[in-house]
Amino acid sequence: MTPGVEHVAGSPAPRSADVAKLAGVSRKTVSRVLNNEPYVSDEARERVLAATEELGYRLNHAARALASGRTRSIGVVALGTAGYGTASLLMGIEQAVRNAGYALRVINTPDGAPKSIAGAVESLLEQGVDGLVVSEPIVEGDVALRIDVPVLFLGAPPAFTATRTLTVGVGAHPLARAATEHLLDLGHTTVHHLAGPRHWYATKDRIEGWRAALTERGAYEPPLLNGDWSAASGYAAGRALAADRSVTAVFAAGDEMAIGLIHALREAGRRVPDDISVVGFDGNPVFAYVSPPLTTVRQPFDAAAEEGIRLLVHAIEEPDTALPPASDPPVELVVRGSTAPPPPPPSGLARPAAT
Amino acid sequence: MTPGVEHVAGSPAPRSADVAKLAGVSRKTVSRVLNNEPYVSDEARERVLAATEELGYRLNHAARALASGRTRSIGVVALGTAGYGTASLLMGIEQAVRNAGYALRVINTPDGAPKSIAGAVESLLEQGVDGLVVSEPIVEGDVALRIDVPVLFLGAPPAFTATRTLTVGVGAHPLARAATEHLLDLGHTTVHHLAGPRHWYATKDRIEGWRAALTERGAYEPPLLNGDWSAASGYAAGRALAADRSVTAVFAAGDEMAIGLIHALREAGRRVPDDISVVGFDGNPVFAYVSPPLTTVRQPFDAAAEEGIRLLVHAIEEPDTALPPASDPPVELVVRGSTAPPPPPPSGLARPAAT
DNA sequence: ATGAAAGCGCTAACAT
DNA sequence: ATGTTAGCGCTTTCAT
Repeated sequence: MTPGVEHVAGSPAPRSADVAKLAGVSRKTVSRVLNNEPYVSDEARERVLAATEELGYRLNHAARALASGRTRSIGVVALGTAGYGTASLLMGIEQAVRNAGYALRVINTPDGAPKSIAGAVESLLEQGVDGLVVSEPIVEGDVALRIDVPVLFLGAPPAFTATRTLTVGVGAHPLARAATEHLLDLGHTTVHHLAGPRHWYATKDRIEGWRAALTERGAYEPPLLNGDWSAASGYAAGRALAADRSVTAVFAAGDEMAIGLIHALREAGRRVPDDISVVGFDGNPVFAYVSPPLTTVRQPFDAAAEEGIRLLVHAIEEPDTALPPASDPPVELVVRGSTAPPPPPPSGLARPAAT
Repeated sequence: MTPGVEHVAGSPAPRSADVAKLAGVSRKTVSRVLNNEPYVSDEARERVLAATEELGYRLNHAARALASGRTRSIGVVALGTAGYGTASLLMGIEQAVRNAGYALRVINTPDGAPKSIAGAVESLLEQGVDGLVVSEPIVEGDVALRIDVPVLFLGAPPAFTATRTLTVGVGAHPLARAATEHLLDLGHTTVHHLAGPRHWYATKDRIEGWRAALTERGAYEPPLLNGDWSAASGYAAGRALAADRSVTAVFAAGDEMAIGLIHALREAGRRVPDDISVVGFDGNPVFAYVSPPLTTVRQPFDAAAEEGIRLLVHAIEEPDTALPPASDPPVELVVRGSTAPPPPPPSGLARPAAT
């Protein structure tokens, strides 16, 4: 039994004036209480809260937004896949936004093309948001819009201009580098890279991390392979790669592509990790339970989302203060069973092949 | 080069009065054009549209909502996992909502507990929504709230009362049944079931479909196993199951649990599908690329979301009309490599074990 | 087919 | 510490 008044269906929703009357104060005092403003006596506050409860009063956000010019909403432009990475990032953003006391408006751009992003931003702005999050946009083309709220670019550099832009990386560069170095440390001469679709910033970032590791070690940089994040595209790349006997290590830009890749390799008679090592990217825990368990690098989605939203909220609420510095998320390499030292050189002069 | 006026930062955003003045009409006419109302001459409409464009005018949703009492937003209470199923359903909802011309507000309830759901609903109502979607809520406990907008329960029966409630199943029952029947058809005497967490409606639904298939064929109903949707929980269940030599077929309520299960089975020396067949649930395409490729049943997330939103929008816009009937989504069994006929009876009288 | 006036429920600025 | 007044930018009457 919850105490409280049963409301007849159809009775109009109570307004702040009703609360004020019941509490015996003015509407402004009600407003003060509801917004945690100072200069309200404890007694008045008590009475207002009690009246609010008794009437089942719910503040009207539209009216508040209209009067105050602030919506207490943050809009996010998300990329339209149901993949582990995208979904994890979105959940992280949702939680961070809610914890900061803001509401969330979401628009998905199925393709992530500049035009779709522009449309999404425009629509979010019209709906009314105090800030915008643009998650991992594509890098081609331009977006020309009048944007007068701060914009957070998550995992990518600013893709367009706004009053105030912020950027928080998801640390893909060092992660890609760590993945590549892991393979190099194992003794592989070089590491091939199965990248994501061109035009994605996430793709570019990982390529650069991979390249940096190779360059630093003076390793040969093999030609790039491109997939579309899907396991099917990884499988296709794997078929092509299996024919090349010189390949002993591959770093895939996504776990799912890595899974497809491994499948193709094994179908072609190449053993993983005995003949070829594969590292994924993202850290989806389910791939600890496939054969071989996938070595991967964990993306700090929650940390990136939290950090980003913290900055965005700061930019919204204290536009003139300097931003607190961004902290770099830790690199987390998850070594499982899909990586091993390279196989001994094929037959030949050195010594007879061991078992 | 996009044509249009460059706006000086800081100049106030244009209002409908500005558009009206530029177009030489009244504010009401502007409003009519923007809302596609009748009784506007083509000429006036043209002029208004041109002025809108020229000023870079954006309608203020908060003001509209306040004046009209309608927000053109739909709120969704989602369950907080980044799993393939949940994420797919959310994307489907987002797209359907957007196509219907509504904006989306999302709140995630990490645990899905009744209290969290109540909090989420309350918050969404306060933010202002014309309708609510509650996705696969947990079945325990009560939620007592005054809700005066239509509510769509997706994949579960109504969990609380509102002005108007709608329900759209995701068709889990027939899907679970099809999965079980597939195994029975293969010749298995019975089928074990690795269910999801208790209290989830999705769990209950699948159990019932499984049980119905078993009962209809007169098959013995083995005791239930429970997981938490994760691969790790599937792995734990698999370890327990591997000891029981009588088990030849398992239907797991989620793909990830199936993957964990298979992993444990194989570690224990049981071959899949030769010794034990496993069917998953959801249809995540990546599991076509593991060994063995996972036989599963595809959930029609997009269809369910679309159907549900269609109904919800109907309830919002024409509260008095009867609802168009819901169409049942098709059952899609995806047979891959994790299922096969049961192994021949162990040693004994029949005939010597082959190979 | 178009316009003028009123008001949605709240907060801002300025009282007191 | 509290109240009063005047809008926020739109849509709704109801005129014309």
